[in-house]
Amino acid sequence: MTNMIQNAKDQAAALAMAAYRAAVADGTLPEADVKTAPVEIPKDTANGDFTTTFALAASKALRNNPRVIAQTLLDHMNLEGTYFASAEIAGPGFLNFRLNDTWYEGVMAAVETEGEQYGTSDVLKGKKYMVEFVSANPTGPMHMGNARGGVLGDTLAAVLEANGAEVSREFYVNDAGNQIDKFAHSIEARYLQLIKGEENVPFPEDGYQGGDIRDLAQGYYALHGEELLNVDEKERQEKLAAYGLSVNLPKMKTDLQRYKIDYDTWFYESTLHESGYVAETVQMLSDKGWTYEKDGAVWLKTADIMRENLRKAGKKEKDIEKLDLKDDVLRRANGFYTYFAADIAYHRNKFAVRGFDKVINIWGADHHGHVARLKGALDALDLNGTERLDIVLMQLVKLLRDGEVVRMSKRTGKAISLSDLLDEVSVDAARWYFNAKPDTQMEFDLGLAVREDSENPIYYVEYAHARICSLLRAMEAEGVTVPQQSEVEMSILSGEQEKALIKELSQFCEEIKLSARDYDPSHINRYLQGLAACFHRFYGACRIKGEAPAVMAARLKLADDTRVVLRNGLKLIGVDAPEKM
RNA sequence: GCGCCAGUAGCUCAGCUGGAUAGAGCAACUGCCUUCUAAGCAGUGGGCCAGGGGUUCGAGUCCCUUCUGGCGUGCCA
Repeated sequence: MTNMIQNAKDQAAALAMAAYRAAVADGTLPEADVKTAPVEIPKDTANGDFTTTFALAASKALRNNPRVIAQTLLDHMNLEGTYFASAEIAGPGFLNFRLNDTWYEGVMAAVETEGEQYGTSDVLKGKKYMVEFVSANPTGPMHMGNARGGVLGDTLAAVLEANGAEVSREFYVNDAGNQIDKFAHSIEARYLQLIKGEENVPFPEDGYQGGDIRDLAQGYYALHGEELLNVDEKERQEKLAAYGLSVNLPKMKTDLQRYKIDYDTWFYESTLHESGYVAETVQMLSDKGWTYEKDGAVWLKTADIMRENLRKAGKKEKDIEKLDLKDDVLRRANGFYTYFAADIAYHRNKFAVRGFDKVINIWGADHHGHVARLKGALDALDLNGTERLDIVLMQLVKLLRDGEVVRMSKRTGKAISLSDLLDEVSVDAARWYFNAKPDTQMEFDLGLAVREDSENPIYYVEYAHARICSLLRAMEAEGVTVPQQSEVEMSILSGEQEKALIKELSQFCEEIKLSARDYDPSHINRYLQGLAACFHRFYGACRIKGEAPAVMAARLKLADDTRVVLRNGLKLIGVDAPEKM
């Protein structure tokens, strides 16, 4: 909960503002409308630990040279009792602050007292979030895109939790609609082929070709024989589809569990249809005047809704016209509801029935055409989808093996499934790699992920953790244990690498916040690499074993703090923190 | 055609609300293990931030435009 970076920023801003106020009071600077002092962290520590651009930003309003303003602020500033040892003017008018030991001690004390909680915040406290992810069709094995979405969704949920939100992980089971029909027809054909011979039963043109469908038919046949041969076609298809789902769904669950992914809820699309909730939702839209009938189908006035939203967002009329907005069918002429209608009902359920404040869906980028329409439909239901529903679009994964593309089409039957991947690559490696920025296309190289060398960043991070654990064991063998922070003499930790490491520890809090803000948990990966690098540098520069007791104690404490933060970070992204390597 | 996303070192990518000389890893090259894990460290080289305009004290970042790549634009899901 303690965020020393934020504390220092706040304090630097307060100091600058107080100085400005003082300068106004004694007439050195004119009164102007300046409310806050922006504080940043310079890239180069030669420019201080924190800096304010107040003088640059306010130079126009104060009608003064930035350097003069900065000097005036400095003259009116008192650093006593603050986190800062000094402040100085640099460049065009930056005011650079340098941290003192009080601040560094604050960071280490926070790690000690907060332990496993270190790095978390409560900025989202009291908020109910849902993250819906993977939601793969239960008609066949999951592919690489599902693996990426699974890791991303799970880690995003963890990151939101780390910011204090109450988070529910959900899998939407598409156990209704066309693809289930196709699934049923496909199994049926394979089943009948088993009995009558392959050449005597045609396979549906658009059926699922994969071997898994044959396995399902075989499985059913093994259990129930020819029982379904002479029953009504509809009953046969229903039973076979139900059987197929009863095999596939548990398999999906266990496959996802291999990735350390556990859901709070598996939500079945069929329940929305059976309870009449889909029909009710469409009726609500009709009652509000958002639908019309044409060619025997019920249509949603998507174009009108979206036009309205775009106008509100300030889009120009002529640009809206160019979009060629179209309406969508909710209920087909044959009486069946479309996937879109069910999806609207599903999301209405998320907000209106289950009361989530915020819902995040992880979708493949190929669904992006659906985003604005769904949000718009929820707006039409007065559920404010534009604000409360966030959709993270994830680019597809290109699977490579030693530089060559591995195809993963579901139809060819040669797909590499999500569980196949784990036979080649460790869970930790998969979780590490798939936890990447969602909107970039990703190449996943099977050759690289299994390499146990420096080309593989996961080992670099894990190695840092194992190295610290090993150090702690070695010290313990000599009877030296990690001291309390109160026993540490901060003045000892004054080396470049030691200070850099402590600052890096403080950065963890920021990264957790950024991950949640951007819906991009890969901030954590990059952070951990940086932290590991800081530790390795520290380790190379500062000996622990054999030093004077006070030095040994201080550095050992710092190493142990690093261990805690590495472990917290790895835990957040679902990767093990090994104690030995 | 229209829309969404992307284009930064040889490769994979960072770059937070515009800030100081654009960073990291890998790859290449040079050093460092009789002392806590060399799966490591230190160092060197490598860039018209896709191109062109604009906004301003200041642009990789904001606006316009062109080019390139991916995806979308179903009574599919």
